[in-house]
Amino acid sequence: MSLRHAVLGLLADRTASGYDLMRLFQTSLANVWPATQSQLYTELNRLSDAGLVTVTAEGPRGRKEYGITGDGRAELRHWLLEVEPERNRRSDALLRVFFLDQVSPGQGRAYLERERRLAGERHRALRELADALAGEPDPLAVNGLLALEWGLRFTRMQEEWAEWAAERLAAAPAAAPPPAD
Amino acid sequence: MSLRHAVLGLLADRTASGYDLMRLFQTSLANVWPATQSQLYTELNRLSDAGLVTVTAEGPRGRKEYGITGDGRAELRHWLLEVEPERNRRSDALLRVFFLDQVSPGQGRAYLERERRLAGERHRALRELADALAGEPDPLAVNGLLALEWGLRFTRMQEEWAEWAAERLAAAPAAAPPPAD
DNA sequence: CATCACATGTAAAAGGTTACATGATTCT
DNA sequence: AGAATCATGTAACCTTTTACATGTGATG
Repeated sequence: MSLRHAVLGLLADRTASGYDLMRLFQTSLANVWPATQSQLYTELNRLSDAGLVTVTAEGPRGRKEYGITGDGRAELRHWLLEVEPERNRRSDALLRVFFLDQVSPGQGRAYLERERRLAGERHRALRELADALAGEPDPLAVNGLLALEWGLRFTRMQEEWAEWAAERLAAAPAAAPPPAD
Repeated sequence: MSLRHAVLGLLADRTASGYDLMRLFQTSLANVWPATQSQLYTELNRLSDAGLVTVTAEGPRGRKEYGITGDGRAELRHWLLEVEPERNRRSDALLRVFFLDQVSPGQGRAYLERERRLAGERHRALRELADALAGEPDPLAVNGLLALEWGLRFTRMQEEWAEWAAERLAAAPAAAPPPAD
């Protein structure tokens, strides 16, 4: 249940409406914890019921601005320091690798080559984002840069791995003859 | 809906019961696509209803051995080659990094140090697994080694990143003074 | 006056986790 | 005889995704 903590984390530094949070998610947390609009509004109401946030102001168009409460801050710190992160990572891109012997070697290499290319593109997109963010004094941006560096290293690693794996496939032909092309 | 394809992929090389698949998941796909016992049995019945697998033999204790059908193989190949992998990765470990300014610099560094250590441990565990698997001629093991190499590179990268990030935190004190320790 | 941005919600469906529930066979 | 392993299933709950649904305020 990390969406809850992502919202608390954002509200720890600012008050914000559901709509504001939606944009904050899109621009900062999207790569790490995506959330949909409908999820956010639901979660805000739940957090409010639980007393972890409160409506601090109301504005035009039914706008409700939320702020974190003392209980909310305590819950955030508890989660940050005492809850063990889940380290399960599902990857359907990597799952496909397990079954690459089901297609021809050429198709397998094409799959890996595509992965390599996309990782490279993603790397360059993150690089641009990092450059744009470099000057920002906002603590979210400062910490976001740590996460972005993770992304840069991750995409680089993936690019290199995909290249390695494609070569490996080329070197070692499939053990069992795969169905024809 | 990749669980379905994980099952098809495993059945493409062998017939297996739900129980067999459960163990195959634990020993091979666990790090890439975990599945629970209850999920597997439900999915096998769904796949069977959809005509992608069939019961090829029945054994003691109600054992049902499943095999992939032509339709199943077609679906597997379609998924492998024509369905774009989801590249959304949620990481609540990385999400915490965004909010590390909410705790003291010492606590922040401790968090990253812990991440570094755990990545190292995980790396060594994967290394052992890779060594154990190195001789296996089973195609699942051959492809599994490609995925394992990904894991080795990933954990190595994470270790290095966490070390870098901890140093970074030490160098640049928090912009806003965090709540006391 | 029209369009865009702001603003909030509900509902249904799918996927995943945890717990419950039961029983047969094999091994020591 | 008892324990471990084999073996299959259902139910409740939670999270996430997608779609539906509605309305206001500002800008050109």
